[in-house]
Amino acid sequence: MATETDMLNNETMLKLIRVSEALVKAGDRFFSKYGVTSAQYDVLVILKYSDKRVTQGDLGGRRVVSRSNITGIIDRLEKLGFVKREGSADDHRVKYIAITRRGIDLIKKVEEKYFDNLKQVVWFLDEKDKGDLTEVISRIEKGLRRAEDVLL
Amino acid sequence: MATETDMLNNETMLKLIRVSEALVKAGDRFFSKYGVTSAQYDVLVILKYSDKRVTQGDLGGRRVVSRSNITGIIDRLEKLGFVKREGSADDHRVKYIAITRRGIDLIKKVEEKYFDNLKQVVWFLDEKDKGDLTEVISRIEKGLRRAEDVLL
DNA sequence: GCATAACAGTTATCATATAAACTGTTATTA
DNA sequence: TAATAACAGTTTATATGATAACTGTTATGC
Repeated sequence: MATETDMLNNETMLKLIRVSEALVKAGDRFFSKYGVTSAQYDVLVILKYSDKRVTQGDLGGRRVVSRSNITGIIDRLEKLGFVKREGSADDHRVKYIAITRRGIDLIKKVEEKYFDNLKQVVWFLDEKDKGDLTEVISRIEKGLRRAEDVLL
Repeated sequence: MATETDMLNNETMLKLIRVSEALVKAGDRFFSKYGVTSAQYDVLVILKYSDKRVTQGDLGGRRVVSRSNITGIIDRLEKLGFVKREGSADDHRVKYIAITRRGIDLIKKVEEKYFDNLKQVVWFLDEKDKGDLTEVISRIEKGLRRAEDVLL
């Protein structure tokens, strides 16, 4: 039988998941005004602020995106003209992904408005709240590793 | 230009999203051992613990799932034999979704192990942590409504 | 040096999400 | 009541996720 504590645990974690989904959806709506998705924008930001050349494998490593899905995301970004694939001379398996002028322009156009909106979202949190939240999240991550076998 | 605070806001919200994604993934792995997905299991739980008959529209309203997605989820649950669609006599547009014996058995088999795993995940949180987390999440929800126009 | 491993990326399939167009049913209203 | 609105569910298109099988390339090890 599910105890009181079980129900509280469940509600707390579900609440966390729901607000995260709402954040992601809000992000999707925001970015769609500029013709890209969150996943695509994430990739563009990584490309713009990386000091080294970036392969598809690198992108897969940073996000929680697997190699196979990166292929599709890069396909669409390339079709939109925001990135270019460039083969490596050293290793013919590797493809470097380069952001184009157009991609950089997009980020410039989006970035300020993005941070403005973010400010609204955390409007009711002070610095301490943010710190505490990060702390609790870290402990949930630790718990997740503890569960290992798996849950949700 | 992005300020220090902008970066902190961004990292905090990204961290929240990442841990939520990890929770969902852990859940997917867990439920896949029983042949269902998280979304499918969520629907089964709603059906089992609802005291009224449930339409597809009801399911769409409770979760963040749109009507079009519910169609597919019910299709697959029906194919697995966990639910049945039943037309309404009053309103021929409506279809009631009923959980089957098999669906109930599945929940019985899964539930205990699910709450056990959940206990591991929140192992490093006490009651106060859970309350504080819920509080902060509520304030983020309030901020999201404030942003309205939209972000992430 | 050749067989085998590991690796990078692509392709396929499936589940889920959004959005928009469509079908049929019920409610409204002129 | 006939025309129109609103509603419930389906379908289709596109994007993203997870896996797994596959191709071609590079690295290892005997």
